[in-house]
Amino acid sequence: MTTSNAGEPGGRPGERGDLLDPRCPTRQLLDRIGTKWTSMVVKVLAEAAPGELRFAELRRRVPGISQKMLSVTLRSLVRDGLVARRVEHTVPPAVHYQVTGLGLSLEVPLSALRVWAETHMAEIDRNIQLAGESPPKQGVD
Amino acid sequence: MTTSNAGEPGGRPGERGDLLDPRCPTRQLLDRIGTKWTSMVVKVLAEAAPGELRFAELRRRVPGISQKMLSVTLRSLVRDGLVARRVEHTVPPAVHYQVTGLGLSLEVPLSALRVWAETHMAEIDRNIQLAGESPPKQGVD
DNA sequence: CGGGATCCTTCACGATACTG
DNA sequence: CAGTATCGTGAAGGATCCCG
Repeated sequence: MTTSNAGEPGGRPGERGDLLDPRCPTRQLLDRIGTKWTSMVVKVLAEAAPGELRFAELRRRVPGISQKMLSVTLRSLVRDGLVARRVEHTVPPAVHYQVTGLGLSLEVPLSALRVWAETHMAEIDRNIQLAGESPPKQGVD
Repeated sequence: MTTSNAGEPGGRPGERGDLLDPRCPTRQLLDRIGTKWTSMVVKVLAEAAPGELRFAELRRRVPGISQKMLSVTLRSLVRDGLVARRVEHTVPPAVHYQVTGLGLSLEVPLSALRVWAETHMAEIDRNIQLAGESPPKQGVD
């Protein structure tokens, strides 16, 4: 996020503000999976792989997502080549989404991150509680 | 980010929309490492482990970060228990930061993500270029 | 030296409305 | 059905000032 100079028409790296290290691939990746829905959409599509999912079905499987955000998220995923989009020009139209090989490869480290999260987030939560209840003072008795 | 329902006064889960799944540990984790500097600070501290780094030194090793964001990032890392903070009450004071075991354990999946990023971001960049130059239509005419 | 408080800008995201 | 366009909000993050 906040790396909004991605769509520069001329591609002028280091012109004025240059964020800091916009070429750092890790930051670019985190900017993507850091957005609220990306990782979940990738996950759902990866679980359905190699099958396809339609827009509405996808929306059903990502509870809470708005059609706007699903649309935006899918568009950027397609743009990045992590997801493939197939349109059936019927009436009404049917659009199918499928994770690509690239997207599937991302699922590997991503799911490692999920495992870590499920393993350790409870501990983090506990740390936060402790930090909130007993300020650096020593007297919890 | 934007998972701001953490401090709900009434705590009404499943009222109508319920946000989505604020208890999902993966999202909580992504909300953290998705913030611009967290992963980089963790990385720098992990590389220095088991050694400590002082505020200024840390700032020097994270090019582009402001003291505010370094401060904010460190505070949340300390709160989460990923980083330990040691204060020397001298004049002037000296504060030392050190990654904890929990923080180091996060470095594992995090570095896997970095490897993926460095391996595949170039491909993603290429996909983006292609998407921008030749829209799905065939007739740019 | 380390870092809190404040101001300001940018952007992610939600809700709603409209189109093909 | 599958989107796009628009508006409003809250939060991230940069710059600056000040304090112990």
